[in-house]
Amino acid sequence: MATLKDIAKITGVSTGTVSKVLTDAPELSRIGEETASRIRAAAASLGYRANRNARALVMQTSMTLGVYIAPHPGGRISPLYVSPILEGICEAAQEKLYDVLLINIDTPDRDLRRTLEKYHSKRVDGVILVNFPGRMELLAPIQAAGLPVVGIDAFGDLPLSRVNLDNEAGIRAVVTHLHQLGHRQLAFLGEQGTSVSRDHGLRQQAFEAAVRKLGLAAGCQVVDREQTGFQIPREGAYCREDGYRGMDWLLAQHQPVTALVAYNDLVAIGALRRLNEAGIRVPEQISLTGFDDSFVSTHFLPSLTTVSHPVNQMGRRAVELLLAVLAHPERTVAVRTILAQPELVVRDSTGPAPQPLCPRAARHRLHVDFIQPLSSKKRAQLQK
Amino acid sequence: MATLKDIAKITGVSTGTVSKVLTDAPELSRIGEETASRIRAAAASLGYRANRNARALVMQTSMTLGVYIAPHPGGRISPLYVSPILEGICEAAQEKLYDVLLINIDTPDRDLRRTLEKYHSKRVDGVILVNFPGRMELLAPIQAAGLPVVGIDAFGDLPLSRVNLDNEAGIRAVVTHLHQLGHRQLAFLGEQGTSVSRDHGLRQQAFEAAVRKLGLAAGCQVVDREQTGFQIPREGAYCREDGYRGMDWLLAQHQPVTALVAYNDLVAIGALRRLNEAGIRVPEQISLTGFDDSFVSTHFLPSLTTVSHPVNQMGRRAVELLLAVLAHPERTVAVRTILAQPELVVRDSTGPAPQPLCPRAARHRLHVDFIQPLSSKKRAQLQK
DNA sequence: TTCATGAACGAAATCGATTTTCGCAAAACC
DNA sequence: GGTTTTGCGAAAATCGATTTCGTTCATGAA
Repeated sequence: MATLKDIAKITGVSTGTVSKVLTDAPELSRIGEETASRIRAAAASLGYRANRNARALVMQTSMTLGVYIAPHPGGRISPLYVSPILEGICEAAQEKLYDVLLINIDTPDRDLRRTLEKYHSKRVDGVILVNFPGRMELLAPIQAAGLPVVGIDAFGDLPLSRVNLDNEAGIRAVVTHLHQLGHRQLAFLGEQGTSVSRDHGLRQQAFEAAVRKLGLAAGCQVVDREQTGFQIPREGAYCREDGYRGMDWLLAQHQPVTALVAYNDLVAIGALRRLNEAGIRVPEQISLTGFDDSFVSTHFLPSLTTVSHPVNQMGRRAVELLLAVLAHPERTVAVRTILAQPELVVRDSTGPAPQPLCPRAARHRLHVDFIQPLSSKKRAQLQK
Repeated sequence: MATLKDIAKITGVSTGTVSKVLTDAPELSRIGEETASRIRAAAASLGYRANRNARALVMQTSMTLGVYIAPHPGGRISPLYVSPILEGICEAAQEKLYDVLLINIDTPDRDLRRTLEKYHSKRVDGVILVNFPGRMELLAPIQAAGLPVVGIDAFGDLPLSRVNLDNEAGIRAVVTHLHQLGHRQLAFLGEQGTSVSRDHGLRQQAFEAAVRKLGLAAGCQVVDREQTGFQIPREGAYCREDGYRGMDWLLAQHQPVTALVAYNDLVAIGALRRLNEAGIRVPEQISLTGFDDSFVSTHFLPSLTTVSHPVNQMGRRAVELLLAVLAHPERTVAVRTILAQPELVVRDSTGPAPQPLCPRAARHRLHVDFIQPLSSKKRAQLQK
């Protein structure tokens, strides 16, 4: 593999001269145009590529960013989440001429320490932690090593700049949307105890707050795993099963609910399946919302009204945040939290609240036992 | 950041001695146990991590693998495909103490050349090309640089070792399964012209071959985009829309088909939606199969009978293949193609062929115009 | 002619490791 | 006692770049 020395030998100049020409650094010392073009020609003909390891050594910067994607507590992390984040990070890094070093993705927790040591060892310029569990003892060693770190959807109260989704705003948008459609009795379909997923806790609290603010608290309720007594399924955090069981439990309660706010799209899908089985039409009889605007949200009938999780953007923002820290060699940049703003995506699973009924009728409404054919208007719309 | 020299100064020995102790290389020259432990203690207290760039320089190996994920022709590559492949690669690489350098993911084609130059520049030990378009002019420069390369689902007839899915075997398994269920009139629901996706061509040809072998050729047909005249939708390769349109077209043909073999899960999902709209029950009236066993295949009612694409395994195998090449410094390893074996996953969308009907009745069967409620047996099964 | 000036380039130090070579003790052997 | 062996560890070369500091030579001005 060609080196500076090879080119120097061929062209009869010193390696220093070759370096100056090839890195295009005229401020160091002028090189004659004739010599320069001779050197460039030789480099091209040898297929020369500067050894970035050697360069990193002397430049004291590897122009590389490390990315660690932590596993989701209680299951595999969603590919629908990982992939666009990685894309966003790669694109943004590339624009700034940085590379991305990916050592681990979704492996057991104990690997985190080893991974971060490896990043340290490779002298990456900074690290992005995705889905980082809020554990100071894992963060401390990297920060002690002087490695700038930013998080994406990082949990906990750590001294860590981060780009997190604004869960509260998302839930607020959903609840307001439903309220405007005339819904007064909502239920939150949750996933699991707040101890496991911080996102869940935030969304559930946001639901309670929003509902309280609109004066609907009395008619609303929260359904989560603690109530249905359902164990964590093998598929873990995807939790379609949660939605199914939660819906099942809710139906058994005979509550006059007209709209369901699901923790995420998959919970909504699970609930939708149970509603289909029960012959309850969405959105005519009940409205249903998801969260994340994931891949699956348009795959069902009806398509889900949901909240977009701008996950690609968050990857980009994280890179920008990290690079901003790198630009200040004194490392005095304050800890910042960027809240990525979700956006309400209205599709077909929400509609006007059904006309108020007496409690008996409402109870009956949850027990229609056959699936209605689609309305002809609906079908026409789908055809086009 | 601590260096060998720092440790040497503290412990009063030379850097060479420190290196020998820390790399645990007793064959070079014996170091006294007392000195060794003193050195190790100093290294630990300084939080020393060897600079891998410096090591790469002298060792002439970076212990790093480059991964390039090419965009899918005509659209974004599926996250359901990328994510598990990356996981497989990362896990396998990690076991062998290699790191993974990811520079690009799903970016325009023109970046491939620049990306590969970057890998060359970083002196990665080998490169894995995922979904690599079969273009020699892109491959030649890397191979000329002496970089070992392996492909995953690589196209074309290049001198490139690869791990590809055995599409033929998958389709054969599906067709055989349907044949055993008594189906005699099958249709292949395709995606697009064979010019765009090589996978599609392989699967379609495999379908035709399998059907011919079973003597069913007369009753079977292929539906693809060329027939329905449908343009590539924005969502590109996902092609749920293709399935919908293909099904629509097929219904209009009034063919007595009892089973549908879809190009992939998403095409199957699209077809399923159209069948639902038409009030045709799956699998009672018609059987339907997908391909890839992707995330979505269990999200629908009925869940899809499909073929698993062992994508995580393929990532692992690719790493092993690459490492096998690296183990032979003479680089005389022959080009190998590993065909990853798909596995038939039978779920609820396939069932026994309906009793033969006269052509008129068969035609009528495709035009039931309401959605049937689920059978009670089915519901009971879902409850548990 | 001499001296300052500047253009063009070379020499050498440096980054942080690994590894070979070699020196110097103390111990072992005859 | 002299010589060899052995155990330990220092010194120095090396990997492939970047960068500082000179050096050489030509040119123009005094």
